[in-house]
Amino acid sequence: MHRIKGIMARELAGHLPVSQTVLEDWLEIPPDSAMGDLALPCFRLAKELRQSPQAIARDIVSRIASSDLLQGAEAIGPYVNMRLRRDYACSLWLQAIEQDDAFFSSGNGAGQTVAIDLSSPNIAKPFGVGHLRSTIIGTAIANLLESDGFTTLRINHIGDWGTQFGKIIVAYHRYGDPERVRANPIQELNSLYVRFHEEEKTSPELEAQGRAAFKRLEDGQPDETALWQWIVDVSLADFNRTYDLLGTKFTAVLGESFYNDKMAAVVDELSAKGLLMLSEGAEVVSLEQVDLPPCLIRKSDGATLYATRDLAAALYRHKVLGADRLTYVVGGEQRLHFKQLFAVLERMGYEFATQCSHVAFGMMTIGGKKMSTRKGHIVRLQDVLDEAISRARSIIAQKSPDLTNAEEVAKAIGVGAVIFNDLKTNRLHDIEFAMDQAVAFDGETGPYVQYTHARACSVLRKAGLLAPGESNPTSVATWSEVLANEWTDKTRGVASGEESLNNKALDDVSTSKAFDDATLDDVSWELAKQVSQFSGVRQRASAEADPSLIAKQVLDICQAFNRFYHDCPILTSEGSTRTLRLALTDATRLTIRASLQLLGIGHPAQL
RNA sequence: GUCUCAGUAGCUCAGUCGGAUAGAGCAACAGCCUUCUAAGCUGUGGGUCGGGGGUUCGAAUCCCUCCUGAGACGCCA
Repeated sequence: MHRIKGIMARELAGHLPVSQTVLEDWLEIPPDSAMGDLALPCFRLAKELRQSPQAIARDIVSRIASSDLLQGAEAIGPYVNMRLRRDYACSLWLQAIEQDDAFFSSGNGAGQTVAIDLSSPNIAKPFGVGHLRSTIIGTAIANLLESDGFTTLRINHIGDWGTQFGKIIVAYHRYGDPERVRANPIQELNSLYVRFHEEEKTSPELEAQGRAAFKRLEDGQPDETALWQWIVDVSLADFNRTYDLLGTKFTAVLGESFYNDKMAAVVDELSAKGLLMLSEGAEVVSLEQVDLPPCLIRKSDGATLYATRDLAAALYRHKVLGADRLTYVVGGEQRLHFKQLFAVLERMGYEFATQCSHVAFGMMTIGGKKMSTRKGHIVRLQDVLDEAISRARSIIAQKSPDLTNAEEVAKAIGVGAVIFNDLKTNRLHDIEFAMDQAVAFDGETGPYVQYTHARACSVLRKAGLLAPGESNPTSVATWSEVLANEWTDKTRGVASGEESLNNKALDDVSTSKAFDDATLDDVSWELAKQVSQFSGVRQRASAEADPSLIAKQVLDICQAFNRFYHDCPILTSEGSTRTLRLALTDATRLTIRASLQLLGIGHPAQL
């Protein structure tokens, strides 16, 4: 309902003792489109007007009966149900889409920089489907923020430091085979780690050995450092293959080890600000005043902890990288940690602490259990992607044997299926991983959306508006001009500015034969309305850091388009009907395209 | 034990800043390809919105309580 809601609210505000903004908030879309396009429930007006909601509704209907915006309004009980002038709304929307008149983007975040912490896998461990969530949710949120004008810093905070590296080093020395590790680094290193943990149960002295090895690494002993560096390198090389496939891009890849030399300064600063206190031999920052447990800064043996490291990282992002806001896309199990982290920043006197947020998400489980790298109880993302791509490949071979870039498309579809499956459900609850569901192509899936996009491209291609293999980022024809020519210039004048709304111009439009209900039949109109919702949904998705809103909206758009495609012949229709249907097809294509881009999914022009 | 999050159709989930008859997809069954891509479209069946109280014109939505599941709760990250 791009802009229309606001215009209608302004008109209603002229008749009621309520502001335009409030009315815009009250206006809703009726549950059944047979009831109308917009509805105003009148319950909340009853008190102030001292009338029954039903009477108020009847009164409002009589006042707006002659509205330029409406073809009709009726009171059904306490609701005012309004039927929009389809020609007016549709022209407005098509023009907005063509000119990106705040339809696909905004400037809300202009001049601001936000750092997004995403993905953050652990070195020497497999990149599981659990890490997928952070990577793709984080990417989608970054895309959304960019569409709002923010500058984004996408930061991959790699887990490359900690006592477990001592264990891996010991394990490598005990049973590692350099050749085998080189051939298959992650899997081999992880199985060494798993084996170490099993042996640790019967040989407790191993733990001390691990700690000692990590101490040598911290002290910069050349042997341990070289081995660690090698492990980091081979792991990153492996992760990068997955990132390439997913299309994930980072502004910076900064491991935990990057902050080793920045820890002392943090401790000093805390100390200088008088925030550190001794407790049970450790140094902590008390957070009693905000009702949180204390934040551990330094262990009793003097070593720092991950909270210290995260503080160093937060300050680095703010001071050095220039981030005004920090967003952490990390699993919900770390809620408390981030609350503490932000609270400490606040106590340190940093105003940007209020601009920090933790975007939490549920765990990915298998058989109802948490995935565990230690037990080797994990699904490798690479395996899931491979499976999805291979299924896509065989469907393409069967349905589109002539496709020239079949392999490229298979990748886009397979990866798109996996990403969309995760993004459409961005709730906090845990996700039970099921291969068949993750790589499904039917129903509410990524491939369904991609298929619909390709269908729209195909129509436009056959109309001579798109070149083979292409899906242009902008309108492929200047629809508003075409429409204006066919629907008289007055339509255009009205559509381009709500200020120019007046009865005369609209009367002229309504007498124009080029545009009537037969042209904008129910199915076409339903599609137009769904497409028009995109701008509002995009805004909300960005503000709430919730990509699933985009996924759900694009599914509704696809469903409306596929019905339209089925019921309304496009290429074989004539005159203004054909023009309008092509315009709707192009608007749909652009909106699906933008949605897929925001979600970080490919949009092939042909499947 | 304390705190946080979740509980909606057989399955996976929307709807949760209170609004009209609680919606999709999958699975099942029945239809639709001489016509723009059938990865599609149409239809049928399927519900104590975890239980119980309360708040009001109105509750899946807000409050209280109980049940169930998951997670967090100081020297791991």
